[in-house]
Amino acid sequence: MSVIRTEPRLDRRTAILDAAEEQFAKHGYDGVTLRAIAKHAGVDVALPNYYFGPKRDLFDAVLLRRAEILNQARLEQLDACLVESERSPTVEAIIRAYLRPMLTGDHVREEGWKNYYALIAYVNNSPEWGGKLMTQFFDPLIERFIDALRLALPGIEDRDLYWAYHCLSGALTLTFAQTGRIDSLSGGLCHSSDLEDAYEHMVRFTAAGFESFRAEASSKKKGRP
Amino acid sequence: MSVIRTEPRLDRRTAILDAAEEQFAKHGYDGVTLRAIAKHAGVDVALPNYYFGPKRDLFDAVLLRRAEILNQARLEQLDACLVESERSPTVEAIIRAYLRPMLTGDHVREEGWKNYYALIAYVNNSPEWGGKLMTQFFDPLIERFIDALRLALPGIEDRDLYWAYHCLSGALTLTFAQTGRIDSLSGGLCHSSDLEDAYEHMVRFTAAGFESFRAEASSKKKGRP
DNA sequence: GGCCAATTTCAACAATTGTTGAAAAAGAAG
DNA sequence: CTTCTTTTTCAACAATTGTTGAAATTGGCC
Repeated sequence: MSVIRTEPRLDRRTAILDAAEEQFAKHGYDGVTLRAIAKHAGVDVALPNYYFGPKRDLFDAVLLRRAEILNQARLEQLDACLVESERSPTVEAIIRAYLRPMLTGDHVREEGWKNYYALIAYVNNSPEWGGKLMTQFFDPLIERFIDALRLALPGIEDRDLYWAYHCLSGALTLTFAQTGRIDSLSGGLCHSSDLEDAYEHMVRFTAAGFESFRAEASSKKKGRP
Repeated sequence: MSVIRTEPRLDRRTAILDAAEEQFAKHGYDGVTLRAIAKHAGVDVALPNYYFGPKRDLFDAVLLRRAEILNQARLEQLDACLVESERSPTVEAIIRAYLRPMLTGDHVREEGWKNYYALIAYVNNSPEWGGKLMTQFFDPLIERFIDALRLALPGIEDRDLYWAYHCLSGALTLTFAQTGRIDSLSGGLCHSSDLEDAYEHMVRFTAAGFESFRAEASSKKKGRP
């Protein structure tokens, strides 16, 4: 009987990362104590420090762990989308490439990914770290998507493009925060937890939003008719 | 010489609320100490507790103070929009009624309002309080806007409508978080602090998003062509 | 077994947390 | 002035924070 023996070192490490991920996502950076993390991970209080150094470094480690995986998955989707369309992708296809990795495979099944996305939502909206950390971990990839969108919307002005992405990012962020607000607002008609439903609606909504900035002769100014 | 003599009691109260508003907005609930608030307000550590009770009650007091003012302003805009259009408003007009109060008058000039909106952004994306607090403070008014949007988009399905509002809320939230991320992402082309610019882009983007859910014969299902 | 390094535990640290009760000061009213 | 209430200060509280260094344990290798 060949028991799979994962090294205890890695077990503890990932247990700490998992616990930290969950706690940070739920209560924010300052709302979490190392003792709470240690307790959830089933380890001693001093162990997080032994592996990751000070609290802040643990936070970064949590953020970094899945960022690379997510970026990789997104990049593959984008490349596939570009190849498939012979470099003439539709806006909708690009948005789907951007969002789909978050709703397929392990990302939907594993609790860890759910926590991670909630954490990203927290970071993205944090005035303290939003600018810095999101830029650091995700913006290089975002540039690729911006380029693709520019391809799909020839003649669009860059300022419009960036603001449109900003709107997409905001909608996505709020979705993954999973606050349950839409549940009560809609009287139980919609559910924060139904990511599939959220996905389809976000795609449609934001695709139309991007399209609205297509370069056209008129309607560039803001005045109402 | 008639010096305006505001009652010191109110001065201290509002000084505490202002300081708390700023600190909570910048660092979140747990990232702020009562001592930091007291110091910024220029009062003793014990005074916040004297006026507002425990820390959590102070937080609620901060949230409540401007919520009523904002809701009132939004309601006026919505009513004016409905009257002006003889109950056939456009989607864009409704969205403008929803967003405009945040960009006119004191709301743009006063630092306090800026902090308040950043705080709302924090709350709206908080898994801990997002559902509860936003519902409590804002959802009664949101229902009015939902009704107006239903009027402007006859035949739209309610589920689509709520998800569309969700997207709008997310974009708005990220805008007011003012993280500076779009500044670096766009290479200085756009600025988080340029709320006028953000406003016009959000209106256009989200109006198109809502319109995309207009009841139509086809394209109800999600499959790609 | 013994040896060495990596890992884990334990206890304690200084600093900081929210909160409180009593004392002090300020204001109002007579 | 005196008297009473409201407001403000002060000092202290128990609890909790992140972090650390030394001791204890474990694991691999000879």
